[in-house]
Amino acid sequence: MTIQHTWNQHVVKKGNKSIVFQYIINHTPISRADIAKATGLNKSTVSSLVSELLDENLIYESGPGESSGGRRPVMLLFNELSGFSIGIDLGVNYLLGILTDLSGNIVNEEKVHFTELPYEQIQEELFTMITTLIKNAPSSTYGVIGIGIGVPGAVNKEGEVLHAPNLMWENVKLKSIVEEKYSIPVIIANEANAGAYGEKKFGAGKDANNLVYVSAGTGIGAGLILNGQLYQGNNGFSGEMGHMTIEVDGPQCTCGSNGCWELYASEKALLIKAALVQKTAVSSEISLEALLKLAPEDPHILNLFKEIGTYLGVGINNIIQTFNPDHVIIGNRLEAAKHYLNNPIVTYIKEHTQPFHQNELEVSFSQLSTHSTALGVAAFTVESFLQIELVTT
Amino acid sequence: MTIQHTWNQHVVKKGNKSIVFQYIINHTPISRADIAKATGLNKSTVSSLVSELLDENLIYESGPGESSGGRRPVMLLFNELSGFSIGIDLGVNYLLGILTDLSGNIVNEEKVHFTELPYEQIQEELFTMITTLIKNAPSSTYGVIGIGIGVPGAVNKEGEVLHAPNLMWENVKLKSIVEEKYSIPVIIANEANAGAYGEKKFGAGKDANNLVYVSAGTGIGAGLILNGQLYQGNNGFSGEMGHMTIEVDGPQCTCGSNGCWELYASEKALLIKAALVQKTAVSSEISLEALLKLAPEDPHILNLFKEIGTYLGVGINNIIQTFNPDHVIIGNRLEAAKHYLNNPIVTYIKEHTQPFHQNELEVSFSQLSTHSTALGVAAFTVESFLQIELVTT
DNA sequence: GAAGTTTGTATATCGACTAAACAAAGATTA
DNA sequence: TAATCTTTGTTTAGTCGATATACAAACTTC
Repeated sequence: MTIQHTWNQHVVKKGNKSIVFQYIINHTPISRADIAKATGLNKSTVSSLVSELLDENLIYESGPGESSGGRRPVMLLFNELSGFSIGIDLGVNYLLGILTDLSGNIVNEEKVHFTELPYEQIQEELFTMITTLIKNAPSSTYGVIGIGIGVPGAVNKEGEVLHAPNLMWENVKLKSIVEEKYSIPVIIANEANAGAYGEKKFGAGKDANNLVYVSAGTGIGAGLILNGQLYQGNNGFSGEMGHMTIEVDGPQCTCGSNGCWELYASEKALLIKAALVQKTAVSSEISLEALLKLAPEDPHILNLFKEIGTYLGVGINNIIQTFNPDHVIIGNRLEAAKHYLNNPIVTYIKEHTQPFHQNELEVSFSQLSTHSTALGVAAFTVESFLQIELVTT
Repeated sequence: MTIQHTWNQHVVKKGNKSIVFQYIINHTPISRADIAKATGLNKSTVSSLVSELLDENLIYESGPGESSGGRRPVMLLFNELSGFSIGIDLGVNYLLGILTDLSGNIVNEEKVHFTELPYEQIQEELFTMITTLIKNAPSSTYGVIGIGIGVPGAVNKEGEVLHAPNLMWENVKLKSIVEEKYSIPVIIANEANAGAYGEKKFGAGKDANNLVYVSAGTGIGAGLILNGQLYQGNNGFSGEMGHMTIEVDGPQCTCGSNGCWELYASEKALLIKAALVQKTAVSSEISLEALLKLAPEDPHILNLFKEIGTYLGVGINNIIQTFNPDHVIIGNRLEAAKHYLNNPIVTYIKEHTQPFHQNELEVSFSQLSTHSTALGVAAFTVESFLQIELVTT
């Protein structure tokens, strides 16, 4: 065992520079003096680090701010337009791409729908989209700093999609494929993990430290942010909570087990149940959008949503027992049905989860709606860029 | 938001000293030169840090080692006898206390059994035990460096036992109570968390990075080590997996929910089922130990164990889906029945968990048997002592 | 307009690590 | 057995980054 990295002055500088930079990002605009007070670093240390950040164009100075009884401060601002990031949500039957600045503000957006495309054609759609987004990026110091792609399946550290059953992908080396084409750093992430991160950074979970993002779409996955950082498991397969057993003797699932949660509480479950109610086969006639339109007038459909909501509650109760999180966020497709789902979920938890678990717990729906994953994965990319930028300079 | 701690030379030194110290602990005996090679630190840096550790009596020099073609090295050894730690497993009807050296070697052990004692009397037993253990500690540089107590319930960061249903405790400020009496640092931890840590440090999970310890006793709790560190949730209530629903319409549990895992797979479930089989009430006649003796000759009882094992498999499958761990360890009371439980558990998982999850996964029983918790909590205490020791000197 | 405040920079010093030289102690070889 | 090579560990000089202090600039208050 040779040890990874030792502690030296270089690490100290990098750490302090990162602290200063993060503080500017979170408190823009701010003066050098205030940074020194807040961080406990010496004024001259802050000055020297700030001058480096200025040289790198990551921040800039604006005119003098308000005096607080003495010389007026020079305000420092995060230069969020010094680079742009691409975030792509690769869904089972759609592709959503966004271009964001370094603060995660969306400056451009593209969307494509399709059905059951083979891998090669999805790749083509993906390339078209990325090329368009790159073209649309305003000119800036660093240009497009990276591409992030969220995928509904397990991803390992090398950016290989190991297993994506709903796409029918196995072992696709997506990172190297995209990186080779564009020569820009690429990050591949699980869709639920990215969604969790998106909600933590920009959405409903901003001050959550232990957050579980329930991605309820065709199947159910969970993104886990524990102790403030993403948890991905041993091989990137964590959060496969759709295949958690909630009924030992329940019907068989495609995964080979019985009574899996997603058989009761996913969009797919909803559609199958709706087809049963309407005594037809599942078809394009029956979709989440159609059901949402019909619900206000059809008590049977209303009841369906209630049932799905209750079962969502069952699984969320299990999540709470397991993680004791401060925030559970329900996102992806079923977020659109929040008005019907919220009540049964909340009721189930109130009646089944011990009171001490419910203290300081918030269960809510995604604030970013369909954009959680794309935003999350774009933010991953930004994060990675800024870290590298701080180290190598 | 004022920032916690900035980076300065002091932090660097502390970090490097810790690296050197840890390397000595894990590779004792070792020379200065080898430490420098392995860590990448300069020889002189190592020398200076080592001389401090020598002054603090945390390590010592032995006679010269084998030459590798030049001057013979001076070997450095971890002085594991420079202090002693107390670890106590406070169970529902027993108290197990151990005295360990800084390496976790047990040098003294005490055990008491009781039934349904009120808090005051348990406290008395606890004090008696601690006093005895302190008396039995050999004299050393640092003496008894701390007391760790593992409790079957939720514990917050202030060492308060918030909720321990099986003990019928609520809001017991155990840390301050014990600290006041002995004036030694006290650490209170959840029993399953401590067990997880014990197994990671000394037992079956030595090189596991994502480890779930299933504490199967009267109830079921789980200790979670994720990304190499303990996860405790928002208020210390994580790992209450005994109350995960595995049968939506199952019987009611004391927690208020239905079909909780521990209704099917705990020691308590076993005893209740055994009483049903034998058509008597649950009594002191029926105990895990008694059933283990009867099993080889009674196929009904053998079958009971098989049933419990299968249900353990159900919950463990859920754990695997959720965490994608590299190791699941089953411990506490039911570990004693491993010969009967192992097969049904393994079979259930083989048949219900997707193959990709089973790669690089090990499911096994506790190696430390009944000592996981006590050893874990003693190790917490040592860890905390060594950290403080390195900082303040 | 004088005195006090606040901001940001410049200078001197400290503390920790590294590199290089060196001394001590052994192995190797002629 | 002596000369040379190796390895270990210490000493010395130098570098880098942070801090403390002094100071200049710009503004407020009285």
